[in-house]
Amino acid sequence: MSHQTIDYANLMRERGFRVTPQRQMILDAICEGGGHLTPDAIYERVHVKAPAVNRATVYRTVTFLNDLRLITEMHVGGKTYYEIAGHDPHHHLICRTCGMVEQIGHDTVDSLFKKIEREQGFQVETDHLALKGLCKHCRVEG
Amino acid sequence: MSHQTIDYANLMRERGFRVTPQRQMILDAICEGGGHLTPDAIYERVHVKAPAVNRATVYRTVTFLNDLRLITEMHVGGKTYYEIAGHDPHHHLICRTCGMVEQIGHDTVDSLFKKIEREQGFQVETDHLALKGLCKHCRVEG
DNA sequence: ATTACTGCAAAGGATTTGCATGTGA
DNA sequence: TCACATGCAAATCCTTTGCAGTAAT
Repeated sequence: MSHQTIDYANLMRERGFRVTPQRQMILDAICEGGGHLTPDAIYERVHVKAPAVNRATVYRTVTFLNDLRLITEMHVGGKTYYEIAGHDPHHHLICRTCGMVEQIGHDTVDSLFKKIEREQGFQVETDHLALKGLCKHCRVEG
Repeated sequence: MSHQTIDYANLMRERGFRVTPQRQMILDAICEGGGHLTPDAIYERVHVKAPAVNRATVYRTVTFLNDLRLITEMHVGGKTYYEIAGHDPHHHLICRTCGMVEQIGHDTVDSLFKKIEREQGFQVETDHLALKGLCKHCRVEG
């Protein structure tokens, strides 16, 4: 029942959709999950608090929330993840050793997109980049 | 029976693996496919010439060839693709309207990776980027 | 009172695996 | 010959769907 959740609730109702406990719990789970969560991870989180909630509902809800742009779908390494939308657009650096996920702002990446547009005439629409590599720590220790 | 195939064959044998017609056909299919192919697309190509080849063999073989670094596995939009490795490292621009795939050299992207390394201390190892958007043509016509 | 949403169970698609057979070295 | 590779079919994993019941508005 955070402020955010209430905003989301109004947003749903305004558009003619219903606010259900399941949708709230799934949204909360994605919020609390912090980074990016798979449908299965979302299900597990919700399942702890409400064992009755079905996997199918999780899948239907993430699609629903993604359509409403309340969450963002992303694909990394062939898997699907979701995270809360509305933050500043950003991208992820994922360390292959420790698994840590860093965020970088869109502005860091944007100059590349602009260059591609300038040089190739191709308008990049990718809204999320996930780059794998070695983080500061693991470079030294590895 | 291209020169490349012969090289690949020797490379496999040197490492103690066997060169089978299936492996040659699958490698040929990926070569001829040009860009990036899904396991299913590879299967279809092989199936035309050799209907007996099984899907399981395609899956086992792409894993095998990827382990040997003869082909490269990549993930775009949650799907898995393979392409011949060994070319200059490059990246893909994929048009969401016409599906066209453009290649861009690694140098275009490298300055971004260097900037991330400089600013975040994160050493990017991602060897393949796939950026979706609108190509020159579709921007005008759309 | 509607009718959107959910749970359930079954279907679907993609990929993996166990096992007997076949085949390259 | 003999271990490795393949074909086949079944299993597994992830996701979607039809339908009847439930609940938000």
